[in-house]
Amino acid sequence: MSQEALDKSYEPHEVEKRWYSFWEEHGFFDADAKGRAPSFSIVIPPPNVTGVLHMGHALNNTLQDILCRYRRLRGDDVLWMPGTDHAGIATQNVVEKKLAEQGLTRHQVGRERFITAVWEWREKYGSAIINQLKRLGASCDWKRERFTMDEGLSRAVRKVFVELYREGLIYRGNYIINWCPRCRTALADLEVEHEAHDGHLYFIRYPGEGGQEGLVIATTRPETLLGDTAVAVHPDDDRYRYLPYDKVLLPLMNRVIPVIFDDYVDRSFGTGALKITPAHDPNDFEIGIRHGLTGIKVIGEDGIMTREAGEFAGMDRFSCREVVVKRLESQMLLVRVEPYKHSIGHCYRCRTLIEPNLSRQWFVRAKPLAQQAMEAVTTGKTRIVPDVWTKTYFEWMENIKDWCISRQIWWGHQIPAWTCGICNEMIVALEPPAECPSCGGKDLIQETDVLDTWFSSALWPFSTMGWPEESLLLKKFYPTSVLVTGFDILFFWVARMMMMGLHFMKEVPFDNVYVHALVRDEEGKKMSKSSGNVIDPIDIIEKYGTDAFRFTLAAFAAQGRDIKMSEKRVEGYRHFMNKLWNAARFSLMHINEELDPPEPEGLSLPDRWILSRTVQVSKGFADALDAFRFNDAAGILYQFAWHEFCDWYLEIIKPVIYSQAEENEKRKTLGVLNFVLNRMLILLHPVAPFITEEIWHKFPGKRNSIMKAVFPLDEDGFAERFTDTESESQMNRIQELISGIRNVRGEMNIPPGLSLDARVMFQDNGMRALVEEQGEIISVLARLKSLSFINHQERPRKAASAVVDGATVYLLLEGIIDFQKERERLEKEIRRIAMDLASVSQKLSNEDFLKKAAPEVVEKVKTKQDSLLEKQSKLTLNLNRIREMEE
RNA sequence: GGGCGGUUAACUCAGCGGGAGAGUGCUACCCUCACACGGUAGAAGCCACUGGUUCAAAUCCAGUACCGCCCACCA
Repeated sequence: MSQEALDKSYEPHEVEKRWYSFWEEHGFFDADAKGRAPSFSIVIPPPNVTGVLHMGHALNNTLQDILCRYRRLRGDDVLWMPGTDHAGIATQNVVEKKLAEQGLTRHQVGRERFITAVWEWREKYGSAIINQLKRLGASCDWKRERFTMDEGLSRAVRKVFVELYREGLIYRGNYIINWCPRCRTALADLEVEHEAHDGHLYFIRYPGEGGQEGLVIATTRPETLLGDTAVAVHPDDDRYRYLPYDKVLLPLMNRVIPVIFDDYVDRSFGTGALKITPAHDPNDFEIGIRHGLTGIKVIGEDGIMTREAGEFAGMDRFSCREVVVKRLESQMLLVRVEPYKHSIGHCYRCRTLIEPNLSRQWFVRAKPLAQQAMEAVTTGKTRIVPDVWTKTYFEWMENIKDWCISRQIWWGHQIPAWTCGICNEMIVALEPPAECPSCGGKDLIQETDVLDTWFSSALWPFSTMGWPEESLLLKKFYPTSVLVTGFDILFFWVARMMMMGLHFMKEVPFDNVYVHALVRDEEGKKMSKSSGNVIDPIDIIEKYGTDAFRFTLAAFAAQGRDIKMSEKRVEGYRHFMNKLWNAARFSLMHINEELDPPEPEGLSLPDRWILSRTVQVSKGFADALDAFRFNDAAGILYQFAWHEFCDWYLEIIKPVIYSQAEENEKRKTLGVLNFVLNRMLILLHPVAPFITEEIWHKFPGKRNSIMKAVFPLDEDGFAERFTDTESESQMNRIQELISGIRNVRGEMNIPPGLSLDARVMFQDNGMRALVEEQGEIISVLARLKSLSFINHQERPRKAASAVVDGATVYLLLEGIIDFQKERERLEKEIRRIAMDLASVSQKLSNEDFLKKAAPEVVEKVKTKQDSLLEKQSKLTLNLNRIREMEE
């Protein structure tokens, strides 16, 4: 009569594999650019091609997938645009390492062959992270997958570059930039990570030009003195205002350099005298410009001292420092050395110490672009959630500096600029020019630098949709609905997408930016390979299943707080999945044919109640997701599915199902069970896509994927027809009564197998009618063998009692009652009530409270006082009777 | 140096002006015909500290302490 039974516990692996390919094959992830439904779109933060799925990805993509699946169920045309990032430096490093294994450097291989090698590498390994995303259940439109280096995106990059150049928003110039001597490339300020470091402050004497005592400067980087071209002091500093000389002798180099006056100098730091090295310090560079000083590059691009460093040429920058210090010491020019804590910059890719260096680079003029990007947030065109990040966003935008976009690496978008070998004319163009427009020369040499990876990422929301073509996709899906990202790339990426999107599309790239937390380890530390605390998401998936993992991530994604990940938590949610599975298993033991949806009329109280709760939960879940409160959304479902549906509803209907109840009644209840369980599956599907799909198909009748189901709130008349607040409050009273009896049983240690006789005394007729009507349910759930009604005079003597709102229940315990235990139980309860009563009464005796508090609050407190007083008197009465019995 | 966040039950965290909550763990009793990855019940908290605003503060304000993060060119 029934179909094959479900296994006793849920086994995720086979299920996940099967349904993922089913969805993909049936095109359920495909976006419909021609659809007429409202659009919902997200562009994925493109993971690096070199990437391996980590917890951050898992969280980020789970949240996106929840939103996409949810919006599909709501009937939207959804586009989730996937892709990967070419990750210039990171990828180049990986391939270089591979070459190194063969004893080769990229320079030996040559640019062209090296790039081919990178492409080959990408072909082979680049899809690893995509496959991992699929295991997470990510419902991206894979057919549209893009890569920041693919042809279309590269064209978009060139177009943006050319246009910005023509508008004067891109320029080239000699500036001091952050140089990574290992990657041998310039880095943007953002790509430098500052770290506290225990260093030294060296005090060094620069003698006067004429052999005078001279002055003492303080520096943390003595080796840079080789490139000094001045010493600066504050113009108002009395120590130096009236020096008898205006030049000093640069130690070790025997170069005469001027003493200059500049406001920048902080008189209170060190000696108030500052050495100026325009080629190796950003501040000195600025001062150098103000005073017309030249810069002398003494540290080379490989971190080795240059010829300009004289006898120190060829030394490594670190050993040079030691030698310089020793030499100064021997010449009695090192006055003293103090320990000094300061922060120094490291390359964010390879951790190498950054060397500020003078060089010729390309820059984006950021200020004008930032202006619009700020306005868009001010006016609310783009909303940042949670709001705390808005301030951070503004602060950064206000202090934005020009963005260094050129990198001296090979893997990336080569800058579309050519220089004429004959007349030196520079040509910036979309395609390689055939000849120099100025002199007609054919000897054109392309700029060797490539663009910062973030330059192409900045175009991602529109370049992936076909820009600069006016594609259908852009029309339908731009601006995107929401960008889901971690705060660590707020500036790197989000801010720059805002700037580029507004400039080129004249429209913000996203309506909302949802900034989620970082995933940390159990102790709250950042997960990193070096600390060995990395939890691999794939391991978690293998062990507990994807749905359990996703549920954990969602449940912990509270706004504004980091997530501490531990297996323990995932285990808890695996139990939840198993609970769901078994709820379905139970239901399917009884549902073995297709059932019509229920009609609200003529249903039992529990049926009306669970339907009404389903409506409330659907609303609550939708509201939570609409506000990006993922943890609330997950929590609502967890609470409902486990503690209302399983704990109460399934238990309540068991008597109906198992008893010889009328076939018609049974059928009605099964109809409700079927209906509610299926609605619940739909609600759960965005968070737990696999198990819900699997269960969905176990139901009788041929059905389409759960992905094609209708979200309960969008179903015809669902909310209106099944909302029944009366049934909810009635069920609450029944539940309270049952819990009251169970409490007595538990506290008195009455074995579950023992059925009791109950006598109930009522406060009001409504409650009496209700209990009479639901007598069977109460009897089963509270394990009663009889339930009857009594009045005051009939109160039993050898009984334990439970006082609930509107009724007192006496449980006959002839022979087994432990009077002392019952007395203690009642006393405890009375104590508790007395405490509540004290706080309530205090409020009500306060005139200010009565005068100033909101009337509804006062009313509420009064009602509460009444009910507490009543309960107290009843309990006291019962207590006195027990005391009598005890004697 | 500037900015931000955290401090609530043993643990992990919700709640953010009017009854201290959840999950895990713990205790007791149950292998009851969906589930022991389970059921029922229970114990457990001066909501970091100090002061202020308010009829009312875990919740708002100020300060203190201790953690954590971000930004920054004091050599």
